[in-house]
Amino acid sequence: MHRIELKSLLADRAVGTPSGRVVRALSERGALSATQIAHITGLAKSTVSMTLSELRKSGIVVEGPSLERGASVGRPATVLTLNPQAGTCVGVLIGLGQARVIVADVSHAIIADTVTELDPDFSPEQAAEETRRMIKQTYAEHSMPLCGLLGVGVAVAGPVNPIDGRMQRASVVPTWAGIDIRTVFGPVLQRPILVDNESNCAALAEMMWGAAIGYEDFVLFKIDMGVGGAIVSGGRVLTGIAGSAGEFGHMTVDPDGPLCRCGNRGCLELYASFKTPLQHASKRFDRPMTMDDVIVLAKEGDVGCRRLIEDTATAAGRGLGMIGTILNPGLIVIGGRMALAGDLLMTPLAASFEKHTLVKRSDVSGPARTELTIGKFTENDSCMGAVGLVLRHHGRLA
Amino acid sequence: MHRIELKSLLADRAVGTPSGRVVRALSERGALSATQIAHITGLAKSTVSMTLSELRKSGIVVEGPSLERGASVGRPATVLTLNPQAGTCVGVLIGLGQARVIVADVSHAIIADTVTELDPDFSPEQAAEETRRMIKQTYAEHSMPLCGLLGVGVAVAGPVNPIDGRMQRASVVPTWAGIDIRTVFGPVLQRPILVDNESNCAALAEMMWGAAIGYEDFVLFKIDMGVGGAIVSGGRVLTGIAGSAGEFGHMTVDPDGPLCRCGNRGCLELYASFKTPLQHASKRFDRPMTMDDVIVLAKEGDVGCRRLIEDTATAAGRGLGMIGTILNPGLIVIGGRMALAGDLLMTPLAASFEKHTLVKRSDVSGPARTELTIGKFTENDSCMGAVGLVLRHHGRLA
DNA sequence: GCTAATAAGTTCACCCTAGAACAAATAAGG
DNA sequence: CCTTATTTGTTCTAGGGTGAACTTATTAGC
Repeated sequence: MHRIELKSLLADRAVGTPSGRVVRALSERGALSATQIAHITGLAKSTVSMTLSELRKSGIVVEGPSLERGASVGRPATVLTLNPQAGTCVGVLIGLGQARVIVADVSHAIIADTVTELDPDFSPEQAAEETRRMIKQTYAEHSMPLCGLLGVGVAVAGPVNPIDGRMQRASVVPTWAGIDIRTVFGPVLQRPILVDNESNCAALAEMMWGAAIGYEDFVLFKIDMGVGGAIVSGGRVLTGIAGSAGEFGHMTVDPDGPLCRCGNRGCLELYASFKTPLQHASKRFDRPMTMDDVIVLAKEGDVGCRRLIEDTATAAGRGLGMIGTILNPGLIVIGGRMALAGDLLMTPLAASFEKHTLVKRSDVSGPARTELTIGKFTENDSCMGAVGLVLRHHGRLA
Repeated sequence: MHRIELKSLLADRAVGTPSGRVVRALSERGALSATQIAHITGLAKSTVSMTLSELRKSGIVVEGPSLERGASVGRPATVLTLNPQAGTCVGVLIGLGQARVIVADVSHAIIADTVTELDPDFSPEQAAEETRRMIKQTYAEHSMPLCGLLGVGVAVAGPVNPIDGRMQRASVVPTWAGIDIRTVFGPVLQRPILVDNESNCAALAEMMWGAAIGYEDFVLFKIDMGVGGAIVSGGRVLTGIAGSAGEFGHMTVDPDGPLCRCGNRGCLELYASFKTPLQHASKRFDRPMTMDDVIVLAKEGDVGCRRLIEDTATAAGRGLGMIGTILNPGLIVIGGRMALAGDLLMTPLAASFEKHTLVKRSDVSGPARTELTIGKFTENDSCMGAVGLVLRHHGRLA
């Protein structure tokens, strides 16, 4: 029997076949037992068994590290993953003046994580070229074959249409507006390119490996130097018709408020991000302060810094309250570096959310309540999510 | 061969079988050709052909009225529907001081539409009893067998959890809070009960028969004496963890604004509903005015009435702008009786939406734009949607 | 009015999936 | 230490869905 190629099993035409479905499930989830695969794919366990024995014979599926004993009776499950040598994926984050590249294999093992500084106003072509360089170097350093690279996921700051890869206005670098990421990166990287918004990628990371595992419906709310987020419905990250779904930072809070970089007035981002508080802190301490500085000082008991965090939380909670009213999600994950403040942020945030949202905690019983939790990822969420784009959406790969 | 029962094909256990999938598709869509069924169910057309010939033999599926010639080449499709005599469904709207009952058969033909006034503060038990009476009477008048009734869909004003049927606070009649609709109506009607919010039902109606046919993702925004709405994502009406998703009327517009009946301050409903304008109009004309009166006068050129509509539209547009920013839907359907104002409403509404939303029309090309349109249903939308609940969700029927 | 093009619907043999029965591997309990 | 309960994973056959080829029904064009 001639060798089965992983790529062909990830192609669109194999969507319906058992092999395709099993491989897809493993690619999306990482490590699974045969029973779990049967449950997820909806195939009978007999079919899964036969399919797996073939996939194991051809080396596409391997036995993974046996999971910690789950304290349950019955025969322990053998954990399976895709063969790490069968393929690799790259996640790229194109952010404010920096590019980040994470390399992982199809068994969900992270192989490398690199960050490079870029010119403040770099062009898309520069970004693509730099990405190519970083990928090439990383693969060389780990003596991995570049031909194993299945696809590249790109997370960009600002709205982007994942279908056509086109950037919207209001992106990090205004000159990127209208640029088609796929057209720019595709020819340079010579691989299928999957693009999505930074926050949407972060949500994907939380869903695949973070605080939202097992949730089909949740909201990610990101508080950092800006405010953003993502909406996950039915296990699907909502992109919106133009790719701008989840842009919580640009909800109008005060139509007569100050101008925002997006062109509207009084956006939530102007009140609930940590940009303005940082300016106040820098003035007060007479030196440039970072978000981490303020959080550390607040945890040490500095009342001024505590108040800055509280005020931000209160403003964010108002926006979050509206999101709760509109979407009534089962889970809200707080992301962004602001989440590092922990309870200092979450306590006033939860209070403000409760005040402004429609259904109060006391109105409903436990399972119908909206949970608020801190995300697992705060720093590399978007880039991990970009990896997830490839692992989840390779159906769209050529 | 013994007769196949429609009910058993609609049961959960038949979800996977071809017969079940074909019947389900027909029940959801009404009339379809064999090719369309194959496309929707994902089955091979050969399978559909064989399944249909069996279903036709057993009388569950019948040839429907041949659709108007579609001006396309090729053999014309034979249109199929479920046998109207195989089953009927009832949609009930429990609204402000009135109950409405619509009876339809499984071929999507409407058989009857009845409205009854109720006491302003009727109890759930009264509503259930009245519903039973109306259903019984209607079936008698049309000499239809009550045993053919497959299920009853109930649309209620105010948040309700469709899973457990429990009403939330902030419902029409405050005393209904915490009531389990399914438990109250179930024993009285002796049929499977499906419950959802009024607005969610309206969205279902627009999706199945109205302005949102073919859309998997859209938003319904309802402007009437209150403001409400629904979010449809991936063909699924979002209910939220507690059933309050889509409650656009209670987004906080001004945290220091007047108290709302929901207990919060400055809700959108206080500015964007037609309740306050109606009070102004009544004072101005010194007689009780209805929404229709104001719309008629506005269309005749009365500048005061025009302004009332414009101001409402402007306020609504601000809320809608936020919805556009957060969800970036491909389509927004404007429902509620306010939509009867037509362009008098839509022009300022679209302008206000455009002003407050993130992605402007000029930012993106046609297919990525958010369309704004008036709903097909304005009056009986919710009750029709309640019928749709039964036609779509009978998988959940016992 | 004939042919070509297009699309809908049907037939049938073959492969493949599902279900049941069985085998294997562990925890709990006396 | 053996039995029971529980869960995982494999084997095998029957039945059923699929795809290819074919038939039927219509429009468009010459």
